[in-house]
Amino acid sequence: MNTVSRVLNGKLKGSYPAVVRKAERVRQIANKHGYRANAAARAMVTRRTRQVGVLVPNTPGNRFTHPLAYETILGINEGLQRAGYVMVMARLDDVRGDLAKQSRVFEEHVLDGMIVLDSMPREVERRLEELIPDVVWCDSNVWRDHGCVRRDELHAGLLAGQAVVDAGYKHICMVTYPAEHRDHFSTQQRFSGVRQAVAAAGLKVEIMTEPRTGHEEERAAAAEKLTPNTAIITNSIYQALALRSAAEERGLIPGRDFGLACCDDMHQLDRLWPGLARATFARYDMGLAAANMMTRSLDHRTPHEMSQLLPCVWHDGQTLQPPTNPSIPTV
Amino acid sequence: MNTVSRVLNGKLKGSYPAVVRKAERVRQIANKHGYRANAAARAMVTRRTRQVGVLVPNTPGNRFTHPLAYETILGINEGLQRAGYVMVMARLDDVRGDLAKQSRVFEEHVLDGMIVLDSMPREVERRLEELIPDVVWCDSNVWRDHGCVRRDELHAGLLAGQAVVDAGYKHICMVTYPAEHRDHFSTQQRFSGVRQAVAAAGLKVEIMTEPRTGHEEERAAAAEKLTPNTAIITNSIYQALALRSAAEERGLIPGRDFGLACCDDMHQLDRLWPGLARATFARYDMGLAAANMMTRSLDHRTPHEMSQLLPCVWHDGQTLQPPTNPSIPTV
DNA sequence: CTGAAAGCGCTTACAG
DNA sequence: CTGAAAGCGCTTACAG
Repeated sequence: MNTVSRVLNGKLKGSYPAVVRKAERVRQIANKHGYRANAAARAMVTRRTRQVGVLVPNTPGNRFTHPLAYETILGINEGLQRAGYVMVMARLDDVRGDLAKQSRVFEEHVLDGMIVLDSMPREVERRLEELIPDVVWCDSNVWRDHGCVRRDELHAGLLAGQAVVDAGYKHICMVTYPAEHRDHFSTQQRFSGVRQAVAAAGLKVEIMTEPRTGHEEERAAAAEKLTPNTAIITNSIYQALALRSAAEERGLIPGRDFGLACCDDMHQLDRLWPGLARATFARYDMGLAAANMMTRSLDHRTPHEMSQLLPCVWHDGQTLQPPTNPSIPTV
Repeated sequence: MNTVSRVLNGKLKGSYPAVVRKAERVRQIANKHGYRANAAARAMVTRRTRQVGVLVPNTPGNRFTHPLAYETILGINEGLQRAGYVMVMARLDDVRGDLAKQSRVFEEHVLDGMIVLDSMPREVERRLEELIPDVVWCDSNVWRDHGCVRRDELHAGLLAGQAVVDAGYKHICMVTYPAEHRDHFSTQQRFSGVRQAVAAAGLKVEIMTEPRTGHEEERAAAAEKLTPNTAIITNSIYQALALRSAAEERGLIPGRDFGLACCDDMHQLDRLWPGLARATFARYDMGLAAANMMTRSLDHRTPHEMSQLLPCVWHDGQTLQPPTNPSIPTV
C-alpha cells in the first residue's frame, strides 16, 4: 500500500534497478486495471481538495451579468488545470442571501481557494475571507500589495484620450454608466486617464450616459451629439455597440459621421468589428495570471506574490479615422 | 455520531417533543461552532461526490471558442446549485490529448455526471461514456430519445426564411460557415428550415461564406451582394455583426440598404442591437433544463427522462424593414 | 526502501 | 429512536 501510493504519486526515491523495475510493474498493473485514484479519500487525509473556485459576478435581479468574464474564466481554467487543480464555479448567489444555505460550495469544505472576479459588495468580501482559506482578487475593486490581478485601467484611459486627441477631434464625450453600475474601479480610472490626456491638449471631456433601448428621447439626444467634430469614448464595447446601433438607426456611421473609441476590448472583436479603435486587453491572460498566482501559493504554502498590473496596447481603427470628411480638422 | 449525522442531514423521523428538542440542540451547537461538513469524507462513504462537470467546447488551436456558451453555463450552474450540486468546469483539452493525463477531472473520480456542451469529436464521445457514469448532451450533435437537450433549429430556420419572404425580399442569401466549422447540427437544420420556407414562396436560397477580416477581396465581394432587393440570413449573430462591419466600411446600413436576418440570438442583444431581426433563443433556460435533467437522474438514480426540444420565437427588427426605400417591392 | 498500522470525518447497517 | 462499531480509499509516520 505504502509502496504503491508512493510510486503512483512519483515520490519514490532511489534508482537501483530493482526499485525501478518494481515501480514499472506497479504502474503497469494500475494501468491494466484502469485504476483511477479516489479524490475524496485523498482529500480527506491530506486536508486539501485541490479544487479552486471562481466566484462569478451576477446580481440577484440579473442572472446574466458581464458575459466577457467568460474569457477570463477560460484562462483561469487552463491555468488551474495545468497545475493539477479542478475549477469549481460559484455565482454571487452562492455567497449571500438565502441561497447560500443551499450552496454546497460554501456550506461544506470543498475549496482550497477562491478567485474572485469583478467587484463584490463589501459584505461578500468579508464573508469570503471568513470561509475560504485563500483568495485571489481578479479584476476586482479590492487592491492590495499581494494577491491581486488587475488591468492598468488608467493606462487604457490615457491611450483612448490620446488617440482621440491625435485624430484631431475637438469635441470629446465620454459615455459612462448609470449611477447604479458605476462601482467598478475601472470606471473612475478610465475616466481619469481620458481626462488627463485630453486636458494636456487643452480640451475638455463632456460626460454622457448610454442611451437606453426603447427610450427614444435618450437615443435622439445621443444621436444629436454625433457630429463630424465629435469623438465619443465609451467605457465598454457594449456601450460602443449600443451607440453604433442608435447611430445607425439615424443613418450615421462611426468614423464617417462621428468619431468613436473604446477603453475596453473583447476577444472576437477582430472578426466582429475590426474597425473599432480601442485599448486592447487579453482577458484570457489575466485569467492565467490569476490562476498561477493561486496555484503557486497553494503548492508552496506561501503567501501570495506581488499583485500584478496588466498592460494594454492601443489598436487603431477607422472609427477614429474619418476617411474623406473635410469638416474634421487634422492636427 | 449517528444521531448528529441524522439530524444534520434531516433524516430524523418522529416528532416526540424529546426528539425535536434534541435535534434543535444539535443544530444549535453545530451552528455555534461554525460546523461545516467535510465533503470529502461524505463522498468517500456515499461514493457520490455531488459534483457535476460541464464540458466546454474549445479546440486546441483556439482557446476561446463559442463565447455564447457562457450563458448556458450560468443556467446550468443555477440549476445544479439549486439541487445541491457543485459545478466543475472542464475544457475539451481535459479529455483528449496529452493534457488529459494531467487533468484531475478525468484522471480521478471527481464527478457524478457530466453535461456536454456543443458538438464533440466522436472519440471524445466514446471516451466520456467510458469515464463518466452519467452524461447529458446539451446543444450537441448527439441526439437520442433520452438525456439530450437541444434547440429546435429547424424551426429557427423556418422562422428566418418566412420573415424574409414576408418582408418582400426576392433575392435571398444565407451565410454559412467555412467547411471546417460546419459540423454542428444547427448548420444543416437551419439551412433546411430557411430553404423550406423560401421554396414555399417560389424562391431560391443562395449560399455565401462569411467574408474574413483582412481579406479585402472577400469583403468587397460580399459587399457587392448587398442591394436593396437582397436579404442576408446569417447562422450566428457573430456573422451578422461581421457582415454589418463589412457593410459599414462601405457606407451601407442593414435595413436601409439591404435586408438582414439571423437564426440565432444572444442575451444582451436587446441592448446591443435591438434592430436585428432574429430567431430568439434563451440559452440560459437551455442550461437550466440540462441541469435539471441531470440532477433528477442522479437524485432518483433513474435513467434520463425524454430528450427536450426547445422552441424559439421570431423577433421583428428594422434590419428587415426597409423604411423608405421604394426600390424594395412589398408583398 | 518497504510492510503493517493508524487515522482522516463521515454514513450506515447492526444490535439494543 | 440511539450508541457503538465498521468501513469508505487513501497517505503518512513508524518500525524494521
